[in-house]
Amino acid sequence: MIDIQLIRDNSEDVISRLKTRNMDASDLVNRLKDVDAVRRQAQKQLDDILAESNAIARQIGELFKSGKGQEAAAMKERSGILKKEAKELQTRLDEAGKEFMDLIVRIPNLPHPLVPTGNSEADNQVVKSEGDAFKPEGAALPHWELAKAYDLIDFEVGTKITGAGFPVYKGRGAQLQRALISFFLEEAITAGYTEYQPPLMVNEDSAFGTGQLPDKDGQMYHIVADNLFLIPTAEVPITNLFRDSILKEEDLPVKCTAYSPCFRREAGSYGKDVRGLNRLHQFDKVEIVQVTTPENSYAALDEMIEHVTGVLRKLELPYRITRLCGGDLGFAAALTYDFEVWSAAQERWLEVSSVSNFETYQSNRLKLRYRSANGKNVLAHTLNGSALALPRILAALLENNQSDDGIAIPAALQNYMAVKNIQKAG
RNA sequence: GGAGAGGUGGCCGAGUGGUCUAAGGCGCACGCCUGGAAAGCGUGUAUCCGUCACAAGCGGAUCAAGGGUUCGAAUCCCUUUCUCUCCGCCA
Repeated sequence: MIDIQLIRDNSEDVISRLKTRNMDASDLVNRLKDVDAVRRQAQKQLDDILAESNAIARQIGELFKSGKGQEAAAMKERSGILKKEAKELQTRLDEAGKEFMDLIVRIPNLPHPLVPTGNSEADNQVVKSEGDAFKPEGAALPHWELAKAYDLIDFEVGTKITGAGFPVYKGRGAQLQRALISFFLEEAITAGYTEYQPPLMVNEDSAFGTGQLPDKDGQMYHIVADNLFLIPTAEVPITNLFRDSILKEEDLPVKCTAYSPCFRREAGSYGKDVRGLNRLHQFDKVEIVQVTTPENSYAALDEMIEHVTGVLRKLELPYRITRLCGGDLGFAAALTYDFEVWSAAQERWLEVSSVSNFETYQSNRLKLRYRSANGKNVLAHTLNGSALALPRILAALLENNQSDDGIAIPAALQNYMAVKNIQKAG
């Protein structure tokens, strides 16, 4: 949620910065400004009435105590009138408050100055590229065929027991998943992140706190009977660890990591994007989250980018980093870098990580603050990134490392796998 | 799922209609004391909103959450929620 102070101070600047997202926010921002004024005026009036009301109640108390109860009658009458007025004002204030919230949650985060303008994925800037987008010699099989040939993943039985997008990993496939999770977690722990195992379902408050509600309603699975949501990423429960809290500045940065399955409805996806492991309703991911000060958050973003880069290097996967353009930037993010790995048989880049600085957009909703050196409570900056999402990593590993001798396991993963090379079953 | 008991400040804990502007204690911060420290003594110590210079001061709200009764609610009533105890079920 955007800080209303920015709009009070300089609404034109807010409107102009949102143009990077191809958004004409002028109507929204101006209405918000008006509603904010209405709300504050109603608040002031209500406070004044309550102040008088409180004073009268105190005086009546005094009168009763000194045995002049009958003199209180006139004051009670006045009190009754005030009460009525207060009720009306409270209603007006509630209405203004509700409209205020309805409007403010529709304003996305202000893009960082580095964010390029653009409409779609095609306009993202490639800021770094390492390793070749190679074409394998001979007949390279896509991962869904390799998965079948090596008996690693059963997509069909997953469809039977749940539905499309819920694969069943098997044998070396399941072991490779487990190895990747362990490897990613160990890398994060070595980098100073504390491991957590969070709940996989969250309540409405949590989903609102990190921006899934109301913005991305429909992307999450909703358990109606208990009004809980299956997490689309561990970012949600992990960041919400710090909801409604005031941290000490000396405890920052807070660095957390968690492995979790992620659940996404992905309504409307189709075609080659959903083939094999490319887009699933349930997948595994190791997430990293940082909470830090505004002064340090962009250094933290760089650190997280370095971390993801290091992990990809160890996996020996060709990758590139793109800076998301305004049109592709998530609602809550100020600046996002995507990591993509080369998928040799599909001959395309697959997104495996997204690292973002949310500045105060999440913390404003979460009421996540820290006490600064001068004793003031200020909103912290939150950041998160995938380190990493498993399915497309698995797809790239299978496709890129296939040969007549089997599928080679990268050296860094061999500590976590029983074999250095996956052979055909049977 | 059934029955009962509860939810008070960073923590413990008093408080059953008006000096609650929430006692007392612990913790923490600062000061005094000390060669230094401990102890002791003193002072301070929640969050949010408004006014305003995002200062001070002043006003408002907050005793799990929401609603109600009352001139006045931490205190009484209703609903929700969470915790604990017992029973049931159970990995």
